[in-house]
Amino acid sequence: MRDMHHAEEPGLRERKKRRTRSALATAALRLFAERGYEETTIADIAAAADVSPRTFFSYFPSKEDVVFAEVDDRLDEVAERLARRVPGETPLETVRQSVVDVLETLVAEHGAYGTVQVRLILERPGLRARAMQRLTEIQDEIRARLHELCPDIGEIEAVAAAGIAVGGMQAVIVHCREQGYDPLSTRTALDRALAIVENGLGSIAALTAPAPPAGGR
Amino acid sequence: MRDMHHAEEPGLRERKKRRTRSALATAALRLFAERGYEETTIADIAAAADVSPRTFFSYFPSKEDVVFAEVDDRLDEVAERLARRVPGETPLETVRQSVVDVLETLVAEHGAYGTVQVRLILERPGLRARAMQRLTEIQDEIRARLHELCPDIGEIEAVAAAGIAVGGMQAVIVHCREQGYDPLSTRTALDRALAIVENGLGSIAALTAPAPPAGGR
DNA sequence: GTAGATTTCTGCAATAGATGCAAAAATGCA
DNA sequence: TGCATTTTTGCATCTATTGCAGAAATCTAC
Repeated sequence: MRDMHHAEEPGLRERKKRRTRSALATAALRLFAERGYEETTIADIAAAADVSPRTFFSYFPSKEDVVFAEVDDRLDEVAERLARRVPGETPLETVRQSVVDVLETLVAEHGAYGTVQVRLILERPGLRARAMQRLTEIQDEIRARLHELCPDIGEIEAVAAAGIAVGGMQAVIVHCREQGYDPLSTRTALDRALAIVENGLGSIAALTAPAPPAGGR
Repeated sequence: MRDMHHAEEPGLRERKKRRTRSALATAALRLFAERGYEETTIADIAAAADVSPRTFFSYFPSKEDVVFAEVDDRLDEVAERLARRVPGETPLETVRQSVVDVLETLVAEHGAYGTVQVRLILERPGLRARAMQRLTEIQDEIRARLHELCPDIGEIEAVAAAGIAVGGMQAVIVHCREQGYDPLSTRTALDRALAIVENGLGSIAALTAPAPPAGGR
């Protein structure tokens, strides 16, 4: 509250906090990668970061959260980008861009431990669930954005649109990661999914075919 | 209630197990409703069901799971229905019916504690995450069903379709519950969402309008 | 009905995540 | 430097969860 004269002066206290937070996150990810998630205790992480175990919890509310430390930072960036209005773009375009942004961010290999995070999230049900939760938050942001972009849209339309977009993209992303798709193939798959999101399941020829004959062709 | 000792004789052991499982679930839900989730310990539940605390874990892998005991049973039924082929129906119809089935099951007020379960799931992040997980499993079942119904469909198409359908429906359901929609309104909303799933976001007029009337409110 | 095999229940101990609290240490400021 | 504020820490505690081994209940064959 005090001095705001020189805009950016982190101050020792603040700088130290960030360093500690980062140290905890880095140590945690490294240990998770080395010994595995379950096999790493809070005590281990704290020790590796040179703080008391108790301190861990003043930086992260739970062991799971530390996995998302970096991811969250990325998502914050995306949220900003999402907020920037792009005039001349149709709302649909904006949503499309937002979703792709978010998901590509999640798929991208970030730092040295980016891969570990994704692997952990896909493997540990608890972490996977946590990730889902984040996605839900994002979904709601997109819904809100839709309302901003076109106040005319109905409540349900906005909710459904956000859910459809995020749900479809998420499914494809997870599928691609699990199947070991390379980035290019993933991108292609995402585009296909996006097309379905925009044109509806009705646009999938196979789905509108009369009835499934027992034979193939 | 009558006993025909022909083919199916549950046997005392089996009957007792079911009774215990049910007692645990019922006691748990009752206590959750009375004192709240966090405020109820495993010991409390076990005591109320007249078994040792240790026994709780031989029936449910975790405290969270007991909330889904009943829900899971319902979902199993739905899974069966989902498996039943309905000849002469278009795959799209089948998916549509499946999703609606699943979700209406979840929205329906089951037993005396049905409301409590839904409230808990919506409130406790942990439980909500757990619910998401179940939904993911269902999503995968739908995807598998799609492959069965039309072997011609592409991998990505199936994944995306399942994700879109479930994602869209889930978003609307949650929204309706949170906003306190009555069953009828919820049903209407679901239908609207379903239409969007089938026809795509492109079918929402407001979304394809040129650009947000810049500045205007 | 009883003995022996099988399954379930229970008590006990231990691990680990999470939280509240108050003293100790670090940092900011006059 | 000395006081105010913030962070860190140690400690106690609670609770979920798991492994283990003996006790109790149920089932099967005789």
